[in-house]
Amino acid sequence: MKEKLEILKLLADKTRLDILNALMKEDSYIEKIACDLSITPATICYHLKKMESAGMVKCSRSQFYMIYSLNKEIFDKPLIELVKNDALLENSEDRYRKDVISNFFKLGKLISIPTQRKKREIVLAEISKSFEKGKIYLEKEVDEIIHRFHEDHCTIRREMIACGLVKRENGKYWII
Amino acid sequence: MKEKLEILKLLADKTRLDILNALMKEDSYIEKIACDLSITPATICYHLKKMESAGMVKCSRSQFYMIYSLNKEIFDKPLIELVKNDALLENSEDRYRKDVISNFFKLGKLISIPTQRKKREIVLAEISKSFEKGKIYLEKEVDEIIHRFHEDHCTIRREMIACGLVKRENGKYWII
DNA sequence: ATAGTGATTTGATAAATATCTAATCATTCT
DNA sequence: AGAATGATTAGATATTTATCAAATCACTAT
Repeated sequence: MKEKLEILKLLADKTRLDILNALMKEDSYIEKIACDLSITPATICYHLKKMESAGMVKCSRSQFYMIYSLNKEIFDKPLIELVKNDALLENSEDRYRKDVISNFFKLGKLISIPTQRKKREIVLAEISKSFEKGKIYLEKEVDEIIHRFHEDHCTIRREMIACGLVKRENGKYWII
Repeated sequence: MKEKLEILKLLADKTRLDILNALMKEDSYIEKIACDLSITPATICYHLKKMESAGMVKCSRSQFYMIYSLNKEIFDKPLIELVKNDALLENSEDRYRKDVISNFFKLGKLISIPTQRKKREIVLAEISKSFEKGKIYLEKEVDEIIHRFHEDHCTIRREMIACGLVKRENGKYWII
C-alpha cells in the first residue's frame, strides 16, 4: 500500500468522499460524476488522478470512456492500520529520558538542576548510577561523588533522599 | 460519533498522527508529547483540543497534568464506515427508486426493460426526464431520444403513453 | 497569599491545495 | 482526414490551516 498519510489526506475532502461514494454504487466515468455532483470535469479528474496514484481507485479505458472503480481492499482495513506508525517502535519513555539527559548534562557536568519534577527525577537517577549498590557511604564521600556533577551537592543530596533514591541512617548513606 | 469528514480531516496531518501514536503507547500530557516530538506545547494543545472535540481523544486532570488518552473505539472501525455517506439513508421510496435506476441503467444505457410494473414506471419516468416540458415532438424525434437509452424505442414509446407519462395527438407528442 | 508550572488562547504568518476557465490531448466515428 | 467528445493539463485564485511567540488561565505546593 502507498504511503498511509497520503491516503488519509486524500480522504479528508468532501468532494473526494462524494466521488468515492459515487463509485461505491457503480463504476463510472468523469463526465457522469461531474454531472451528478455539479462540479467541473477538470476538478473530478484532478481528484481521481490523485486517488489513482495512491492506489485508492483504478481505471481502464472502455470505448469513449475511462471507467473508474474503487480499489475495495483499502477500505476494508480498520482505521488503526492507517494511523499506526510502524517506524515508532522505540519506547517513548526512553526517548524522553535520553532527551532530558542530553539537555541537562554537558561533558559529564550537570549544567542546572531541573525545576520540573519529572525531569529532576531523571537527572537524579542518572547521578545515582555513580554509586555502588550495597555499599555504605559517609556523607563526605556522597558529596564528593555528587560534586563531580555539580557544585551544589547539598541540594542534590537532599533531593536524592527526598525522592527515595538514597537512604540515610546515623550519618550513613546507601543507594536503593 | 461526530461528523465523519471532521475525523478524516483531523487524521490527515503528520503531527496529529505522531500525537496519536504517542498516545497509543501510553497516556500522556502536553509538555511530554511536545518534548518527544520537538514541537511547542501550544501546537500540541491546538491539535489535542481539536481531536478531543471530535471524540478521538479524551482527557482528564491528574494533579499538575491534563492526561490525554486515545478513544480506542473509533480506530477499530473499518475505514469504509468513515467514508460511506449516511445521507444515502434517505426515505425508502427514494432508495428504492435509486436502486432500480442504478440496476437498470449502466453508463447511461437501459440494459433491459423491467417486467415488474413498478420498476418499469420508474425507468420510464427516468427516461422522460430527457424531454423538455411543454415542447411538441414528432414521433421521429421521440424515438431518437429514447434510442439513446435503448434499441427498442417502439416498446418504450408505447409504454410511456400507456402509463400516462406522454400524450399523443395527430402524430404529435408531448411530455406530461 | 504567592510563586511555580503546565494548559490554553490569541494574533500573525506561511504553506498547502481545491476549484475554475481555457487550452490541449486522445480516442472514436464518419 | 477531420469532426466530435471525453480526459487531462496549465495557470490563476481564494480558502484553509499548521505553526509559533507571547500573553493569559488554572491548578498546586510552599
